[in-house]
Amino acid sequence: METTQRADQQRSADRRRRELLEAADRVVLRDGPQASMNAIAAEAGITKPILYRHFGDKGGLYAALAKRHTDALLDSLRAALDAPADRRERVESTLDTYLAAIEARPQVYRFLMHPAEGSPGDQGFDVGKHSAPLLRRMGEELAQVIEERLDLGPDSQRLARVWGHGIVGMMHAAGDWWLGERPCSRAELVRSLADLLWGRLTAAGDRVGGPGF
Amino acid sequence: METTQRADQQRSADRRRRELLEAADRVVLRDGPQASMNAIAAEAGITKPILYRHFGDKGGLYAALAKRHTDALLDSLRAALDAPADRRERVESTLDTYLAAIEARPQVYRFLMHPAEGSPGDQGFDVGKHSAPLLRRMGEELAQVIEERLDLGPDSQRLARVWGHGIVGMMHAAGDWWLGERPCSRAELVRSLADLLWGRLTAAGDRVGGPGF
DNA sequence: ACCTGCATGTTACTTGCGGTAACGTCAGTC
DNA sequence: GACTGACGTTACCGCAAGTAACATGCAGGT
Repeated sequence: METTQRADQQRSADRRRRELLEAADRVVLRDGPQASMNAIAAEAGITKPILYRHFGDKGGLYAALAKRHTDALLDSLRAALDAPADRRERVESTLDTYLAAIEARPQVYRFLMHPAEGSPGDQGFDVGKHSAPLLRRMGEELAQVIEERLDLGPDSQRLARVWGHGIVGMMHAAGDWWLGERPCSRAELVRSLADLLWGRLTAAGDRVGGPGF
Repeated sequence: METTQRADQQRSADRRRRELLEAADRVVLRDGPQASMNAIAAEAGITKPILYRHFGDKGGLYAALAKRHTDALLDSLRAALDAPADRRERVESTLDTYLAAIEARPQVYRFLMHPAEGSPGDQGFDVGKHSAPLLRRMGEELAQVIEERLDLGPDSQRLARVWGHGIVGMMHAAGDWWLGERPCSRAELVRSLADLLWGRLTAAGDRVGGPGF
């Protein structure tokens, strides 16, 4: 049975690939995003060329690894976004899901967001290829949800995309800052961000003594 | 006059330093953030060790270079933020200033935001040290302006800081995405972002056929 | 004049990483 | 038994960061 043989080989290769990815995961979690290919290979109990046969180059391995985490995170976010609750609650729950994730595994988060993108031969620096695919994917995803569910009048598509990326960026930057300084609890941060989206910035009155922001 | 001698030397060293920074600037603008120390030294007409004597290591040169641009950008932003106009106009003008800057010099922008942070010996990856100092500085600056000028009730300090970083992150992510895809004009982007801050997201009605976002 | 101190500059090296070439080895297939 | 093809290795290349160790030119004290 040739086909079964082939299928076995394929399955075996896939399993191997998953093992390698898990080893890479452990190393990245331990050493941060600058983990070397040598270190990853050693952790997996093999040597570099095998990694290269499986993933092409470091970027390929990064992409595969990032995809796993990104998919997982996006699944959680989608769940929060789709929960049966009112809008404010869903927004808060989505923010909280994201923040909980980056709080739980900051190394992974850092790897996804700041992927030490200095591969030699990385000429052609289109701005736009960078800034972590995770951000882009989250932005697009959120944009889609917004456009599907909200009535924004004409220009709804453009508005939704701008807002999707903008909100994701807000969440990301605030989360990054919060993770570094821990100036307040997660719940407080969530509330504050939701308040911002709810227009509390523009509703605030000017302070006495000067023109408002 | 020994003091004058010393002063001369100091001035000369400072001038040299500025020359080196300008050379580095040219190279970064041409080659992107992965510009090598060799290339920078060559552009400056000297060799590596001199760069290292002046800036310690690549991170030091990065820091010095980033500070120049960051200071310049922050000055423009402060000007927009302080202009005599109403709040909405000032917000739009600030957004536009930032976006115009990154549009005008995307290479510099990319260098500041994604500084190829892989210096060997960069152990100690505190999450929080990364994600470009520029973002942090802008966030803190904006937080200060917000807190100075807006009446946010109790918790005003925390709210202002969260919002400062959040808004900056929104601006950054949206700008990065926009720079990559150019889905609309700068003015449209500015309006859309200001609308988001103005609470239009939460004011929007649900689309027919499903619960709102 | 001469030595000292010091900044400026160089060449030549080490170290470490990404990536590759060339060579083994052990399944199953004709 | 020779052939294919995945899995694995050692040993290498190229390149960039960073570092000695050595040269040179210019003050200023003796």
